[in-house]
Amino acid sequence: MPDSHHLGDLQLAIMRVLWQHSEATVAQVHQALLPTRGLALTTIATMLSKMEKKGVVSHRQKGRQFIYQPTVQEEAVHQTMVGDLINRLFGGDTTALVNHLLTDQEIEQSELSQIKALVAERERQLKEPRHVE
Amino acid sequence: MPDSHHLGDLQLAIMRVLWQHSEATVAQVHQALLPTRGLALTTIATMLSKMEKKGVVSHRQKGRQFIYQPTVQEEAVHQTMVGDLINRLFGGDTTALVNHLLTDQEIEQSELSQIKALVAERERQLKEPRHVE
DNA sequence: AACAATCAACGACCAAGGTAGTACTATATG
DNA sequence: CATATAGTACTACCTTGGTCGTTGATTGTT
Repeated sequence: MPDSHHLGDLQLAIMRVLWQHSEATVAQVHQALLPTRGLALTTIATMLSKMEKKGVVSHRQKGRQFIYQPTVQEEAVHQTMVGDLINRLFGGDTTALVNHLLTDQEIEQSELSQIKALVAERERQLKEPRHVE
Repeated sequence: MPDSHHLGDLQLAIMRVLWQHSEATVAQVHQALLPTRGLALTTIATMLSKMEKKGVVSHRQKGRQFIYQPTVQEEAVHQTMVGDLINRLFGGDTTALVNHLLTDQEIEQSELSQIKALVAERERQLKEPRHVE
């Protein structure tokens, strides 16, 4: 099995910092997350090393400090996590999720037209395979 | 805070059985899950009682055995879990999830037209509030 | 050189999800 | 009535995510 990047809440938050900055030291990640969560620096450090063991980040050394980099793309994580949810909640039926989004998740008219536009655009893309890849 | 029904994988699988059957004994749940996961009956029983303590199911007794019932609607669980994912992965932006679904999650043409139909239908519903409820 | 500040390393805990064996009890069976 | 069966209760583990404190080393400052 390739990899199923299953990230927890804090892990995701850390990854988001890393994705945004391409790379960051422990202190930088800590700084970035200070406002929202008030965590100790060691908490970030511990989590980061757990995440490295798991293979979703890597680090290189620069002087005293470790500089962490994501080793998985944001899209890949989204894909596995959304895919997981679709499997667990909707038996793998993606359209069932869309349906849920449309009916049970409160959606406003503005969002609905946005979605309509997205669908139209995607349709156009699929219709014109010459521009694919 | 009302309740944030955060269910694990097995818990979800059990709930699905309960939702389908409206209610079920431990043995019935076990039977239903036997093919996919090969779990011991006590595992199901333990999980069920943990879930009851958590408030997502309740049981009544009939002779020796417990008959479990879901106490939360499937839609409610979907809503909190999907909502959670949207917050964690897309910063609360539902359309961002739809966009991801359309582009990164492999979608076929047939599904795309299905989705288009869903959007159209939903649009119609929102346009005609007299038929609501 | 002594001391303060900065880092990573390690170990400790806790909660939740998941998994199951053993014990105990009540019922059905020969 | 003795026993096998069915079912729950209880206890015990393991893993993962999350949260830190303490320690020890390195570097920068008087």
